[in-house]
Amino acid sequence: MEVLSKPDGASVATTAAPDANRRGDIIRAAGRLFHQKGYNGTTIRDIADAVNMRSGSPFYHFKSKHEILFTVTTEGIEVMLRNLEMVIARQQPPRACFEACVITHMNYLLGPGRDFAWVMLYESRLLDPTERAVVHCMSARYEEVFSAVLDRLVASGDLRDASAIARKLILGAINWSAQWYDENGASDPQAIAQQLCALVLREKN
Amino acid sequence: MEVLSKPDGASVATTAAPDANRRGDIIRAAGRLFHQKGYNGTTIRDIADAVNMRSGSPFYHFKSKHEILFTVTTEGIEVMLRNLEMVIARQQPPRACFEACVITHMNYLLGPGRDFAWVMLYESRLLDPTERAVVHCMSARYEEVFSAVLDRLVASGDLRDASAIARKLILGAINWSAQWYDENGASDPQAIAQQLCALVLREKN
DNA sequence: TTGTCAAGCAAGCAATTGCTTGGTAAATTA
DNA sequence: TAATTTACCAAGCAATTGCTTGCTTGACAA
Repeated sequence: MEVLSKPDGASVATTAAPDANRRGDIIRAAGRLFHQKGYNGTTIRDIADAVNMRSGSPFYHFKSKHEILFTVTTEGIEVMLRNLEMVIARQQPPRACFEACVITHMNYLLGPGRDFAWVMLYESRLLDPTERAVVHCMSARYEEVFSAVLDRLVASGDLRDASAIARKLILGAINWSAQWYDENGASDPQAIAQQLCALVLREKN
Repeated sequence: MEVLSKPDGASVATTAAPDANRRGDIIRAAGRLFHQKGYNGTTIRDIADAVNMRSGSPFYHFKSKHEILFTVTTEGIEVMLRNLEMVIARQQPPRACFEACVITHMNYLLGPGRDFAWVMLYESRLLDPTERAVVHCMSARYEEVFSAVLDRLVASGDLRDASAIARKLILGAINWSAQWYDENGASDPQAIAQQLCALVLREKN
């Protein structure tokens, strides 16, 4: 038996992972790389390198590169939707509810979920139609829930218009922040969220 | 002379272009394809096909694929900046000036400049640092000019806040419209622009 | 001890990629 | 008419791509 033989120095420790979740490592690394260089600009070898694997090994966990993109994308939108629903469950008055929604959205978008959210917003269009339909369905659900929050704002007189276009414009201002936000900059996600509220909401009496 | 000989069916008319500007054809086709499939998802062969060339021919007009991206990008931002300055030269009162700026911006972003603007907004980050610096410089100039428009709005009492963040949020709402605008949909760029004005400006009188 | 399994490696294949080269027909200029 | 230039093609090269295959290793179970 060749148990002790090491044919060459390249054979590294196979049990390098104390934490068992290598699949999670892959989607986190993929998220970061897709964010940095785009889906098509990132190779399987990039991802494998980032988690100290050889280029064929990710295919043990995912059946294709596309499936990695799909997993990263849905991870992003799922967390956002869950967060939103948790905030709404608090049953605050309209204005406070809206502010909390925006803060939560931005905290994830600019914080721990940066990569996932980015990939969802900007790379999911590269999925094939079937997969994209799933993602689209989930973001439609997000918008639907968000829409109800806006409706209550109109009812309470804090917002003039909750039409589909107004909704898209507000969500646009929020989502675009991922483009310019600088985590070393002066303002944090919460401050930006509050600025947005001040921009679109009526002045408090 | 072999004027009339056609050695094989593949030899197509070499002088197929009545309009001489094949370079322009390439950047328009590249813009469209970069918009559809992203920079890295588009091959030189895709671009060449779109303008009825063979895969090596675009390199007669551009020294690299990167240079095509750079050209498409700067085309986008240059036009937008020129448009903005033309609007401002009209010297309208603050509110009318702002509305005109937004309408002009959106008319280009969602109309004839769709592809160029999109590439500028979403693909220019794939340029190398030197080229990206040029693009960044031009968009900074755009924001600077736009900022002056916002300052006048604050002075006239039509806007509460013209801070850097407020500016980014407003421009974000505008630019994000490229993501969801449907040219077959109910509302046109001008209507969307007016909705945005209604959203961020104080009510008249 | 023996067998099974999760996890990953080493090697490489077929296709695709950006780009180069040498040539050529037509238009333009001298 | 002769020389040059413009614009392009045909062919292909070297590198990279996503992915497959057969095998190894350590952990655990019977």
